[in-house]
Amino acid sequence: MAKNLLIVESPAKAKTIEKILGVDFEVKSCFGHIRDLEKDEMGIDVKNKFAPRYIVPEEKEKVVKELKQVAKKSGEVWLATDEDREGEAISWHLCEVLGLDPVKTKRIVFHEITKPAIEKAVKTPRTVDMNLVYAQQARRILDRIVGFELSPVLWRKMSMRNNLSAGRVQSVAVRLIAERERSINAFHAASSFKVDAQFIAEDIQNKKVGFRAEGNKYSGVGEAEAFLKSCTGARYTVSDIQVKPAKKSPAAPFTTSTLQQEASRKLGYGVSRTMLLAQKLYEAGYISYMRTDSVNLSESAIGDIREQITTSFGADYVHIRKYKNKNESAQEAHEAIRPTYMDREKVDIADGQKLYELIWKRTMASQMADAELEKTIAKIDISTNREQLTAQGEVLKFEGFLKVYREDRDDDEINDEEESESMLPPLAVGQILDLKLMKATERFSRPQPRYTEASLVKKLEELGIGRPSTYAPTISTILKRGYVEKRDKEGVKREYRVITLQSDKIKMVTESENTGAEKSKLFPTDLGLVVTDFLMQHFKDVMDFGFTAKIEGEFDEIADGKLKWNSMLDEFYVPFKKDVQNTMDNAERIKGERELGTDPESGKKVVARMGRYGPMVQIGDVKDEEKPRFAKLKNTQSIETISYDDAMELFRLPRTLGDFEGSPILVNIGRFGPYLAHDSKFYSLGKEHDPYEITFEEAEPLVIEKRKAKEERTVKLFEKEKIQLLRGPYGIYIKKGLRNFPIPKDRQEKAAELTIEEVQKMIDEAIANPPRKAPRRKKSS
DNA sequence: CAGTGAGCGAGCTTCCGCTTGACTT
Repeated sequence: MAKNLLIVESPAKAKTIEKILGVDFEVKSCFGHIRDLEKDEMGIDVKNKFAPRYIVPEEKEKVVKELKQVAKKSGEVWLATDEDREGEAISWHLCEVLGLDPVKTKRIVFHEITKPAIEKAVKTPRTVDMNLVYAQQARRILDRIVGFELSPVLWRKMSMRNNLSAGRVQSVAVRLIAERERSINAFHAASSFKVDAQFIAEDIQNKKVGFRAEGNKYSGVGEAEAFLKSCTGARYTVSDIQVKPAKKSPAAPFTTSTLQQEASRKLGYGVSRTMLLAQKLYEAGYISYMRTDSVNLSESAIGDIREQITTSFGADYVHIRKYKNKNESAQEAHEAIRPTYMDREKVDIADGQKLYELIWKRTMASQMADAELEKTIAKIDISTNREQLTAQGEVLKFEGFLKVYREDRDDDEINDEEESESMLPPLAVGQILDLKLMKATERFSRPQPRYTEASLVKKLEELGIGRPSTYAPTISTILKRGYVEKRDKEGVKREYRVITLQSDKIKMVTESENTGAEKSKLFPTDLGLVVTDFLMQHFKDVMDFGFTAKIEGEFDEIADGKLKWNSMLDEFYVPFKKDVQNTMDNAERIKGERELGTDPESGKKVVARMGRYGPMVQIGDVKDEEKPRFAKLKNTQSIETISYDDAMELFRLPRTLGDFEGSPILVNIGRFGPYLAHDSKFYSLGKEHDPYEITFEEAEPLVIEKRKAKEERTVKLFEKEKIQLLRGPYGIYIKKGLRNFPIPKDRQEKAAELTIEEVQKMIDEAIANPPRKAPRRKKSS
C-alpha cells in the first residue's frame, strides 16, 4: 500500500517526525508559505469584496512541484502545518495547490515534537478551520493594503530617494525610536544630593571591616551641606535591626524575544546574529524551534531537565514550574526554546557555543528552586539631629537557580534606589559605630536610554506588534531604508559636587564623570523623523500604538466566526483610502524645514531641511536672484538639533588653500567624504585630516604623494576612448567610465601591452557573460 | 567618484509572515 504523505513547514521537523511515525508515513516540508498575493494591483480585487489573487512565487515553484508529485503517488495527504493562524492558512493553500478538498483532508496539530504528542495528534485529526484561514487572509490583505498604499504616498511626497516604504509594523517601530530620541533631547537633568556614610565595625573574627549606610536625598546643595554640618561631633548608634527572609525566582524559559534580549545584554549580539546562530543550532538538532512566543516546555523535556538538575546539583535544587505567557497576542504554536538533550554541554557549531550555553542555563534555571536570602536592615540614629541612616545587607542562604543563571536587566530597569547587595558585619541594637566618612554626592536624573535592537523587540512584543519570525527582519528593514542608524555615542564630561564630612571637617570638591555614552544603540535619522511626522499627521490611526492590538481583536472575531473577513476589511479600507487620496491630492511635499537664523553677510535666512540628497542647511531661497548656498549636514548632526553656529561652520567649505604648480588646491566634502581637488583631479582625505582645519602646508605634500600613488596605479591609459587599465587589490582591471571589467588571469602579466582592440573585446565579453547573480524574480504571467 | 538641493514623469520601488538555501564577496 502507498504511504501516506504528511506535510509540515520545517524540513528539520520533517526528519524528526518521520522517525517517530515510521513506515506508514512519508514526511515532507513545504518551507512555510507556498502562495502569496501577486504584486500587480496589490493582488486584491478591492471592488469585488477584496477578492485575493494568489500566485505561487517563483522561488516556491520547485517545492510545490515536488509536493504535487509526491502527493500523486501517495495514499492520503495529511496536513501538519503549525498550529496558528499562518499555519492554518498554509494548510488551506496546500489544499488549493494540491487539489485536496479542505472539508475532507486530514489536518493535525501538535506543539511539541515528541512521540506521545504526535501519536495523539494522528489519532485525532480534524479538518482545515476556514474561519481561521479567513482571519489570516484578512491579516495578509490588510498588511498589503497598508504597505502598498502608504509607500507610494511617500514616493510622491518625499523629494528623497525612491525606495522608501511604510507599513503597519516598520512605521511604528521607527516611531518608537523617533519619539525616544525626542524625549531624550527634551530632557533636563535634575540634580540632587545623596547621602552615604561609611562606618567601621568588627566582624566575627574581631577584624575591623567597613560598611555603608544610606541617608536621605537632598534637592539642593545648601540642604545637603546643612545636614552634614548638623552631623559634626555626632555619635552614631544602631537603633533597630530587622532580619527578613527574601527569595528570588528564576525567569521563564526563552522565547524568541527574550532570547534576543539576553543574547544582546550578555553576549552583545544583534538580533540577526542571534537568530542566525539559533537557526544553525536548530538545524543541527541541538535546540528546539527558535521562532516561538511560547514559554511552555513539553512533559518529556521537563523530565529530562529534572534529571539533569538532580544529577548536577541534587534533588533539593529541583522545582518544576509551569510558566504562563504574559502576552495576549501569543499564538503558542511551538515550545519554548530549549536544548533537545539536557546532557549535551558542547555543540560543534561555529560561534554557537555561547548561545547554546545561555539557552541551556536558562532552561535549567527555569525548573530550579528559588534562591533564598536573608536581608538585614539596620537603622542608625544620629545624636545631633533627628535623621536616620539605613544600612542594608544581604546574605545568600540557598543559591537555588542562581547556581547556574541570573537574568540581566536593561538600563532603564535598574533602579537608582536599589542598593548593592553586600554583607553587613554583625551588629547589635545600642551598638555605637565609628564614622569614617560621610558624603553627599550630587547625582543627576537620567533620560530614558535609547533602544538597542533587542529592547526595541521587547517593546514591539509588548505592544503585540510583529511576530517572532519578523522581529529581526523588521529591524533590518528600517536600517536598510535609512530611517534608523545603529551607532555609538560618545559621552560628555559633566561636573558634580561632593561634600564630605571627615574628622568633623566639611569639605566640598568638584569631580567629573562621563555621561550619556551609549554603545550600539538605535538613532533615528532625519529621514526617519521627517517620515514619521508625515505619517503621524496624515495616518494617525495606522501609526497608533494600539492599532495592531485593535485589528488583532477583529481577526479573532473572524476566527470565531463572529465577523466576516471582507466586511472587516471594508470597515478599515473606506476611511483609509480617503486619507490616502486626500494626502496625495493636498499634502505638501515633506521638507522638515527648520529656521536657524540670519546670515550676517547677506542678511538672508538660514534654514535646515531635507534635500534631495539628505539633510542640509541652506542660506537664501531658490526664488532669490542670487543662487542659494547649500551644505550637507555631517553624519552626527540632525536638522532638529543643529545650532546656528554649527550650521554656519558648515559653510566654511569649499576652501581654497593656495596655489601649487600654478593651480589652486581646493578642499571640500563630497559624495564620498572629504577630498582635495587639484588640477581637475581628486584625492580623498583620510580620517587623520580635518577638512575644516587642514592648511596649505599639510595639503601640498598630500597632493604630491597621492598623485604619485594614482600614477603608479595606472598601468595604461587610452585617452581617446576614456578607458584605463588600473592596478587593484585583485590584479589589473579595466575601467571604463563608472564600470569595471576584469582582465582574464592569463593576460594579467602583459596587461600593459594590450591594444585597445583587445581591451574592447574583453569588455564586450564581460558584458555578454555577466557573473551569475542570485535568481531574479520573473514577472509571473 | 567628488554636481546637485526641483522637475520633466520613462519605469521602478513597496507590505507582513511563514520557511531555508543559493547566490555573491
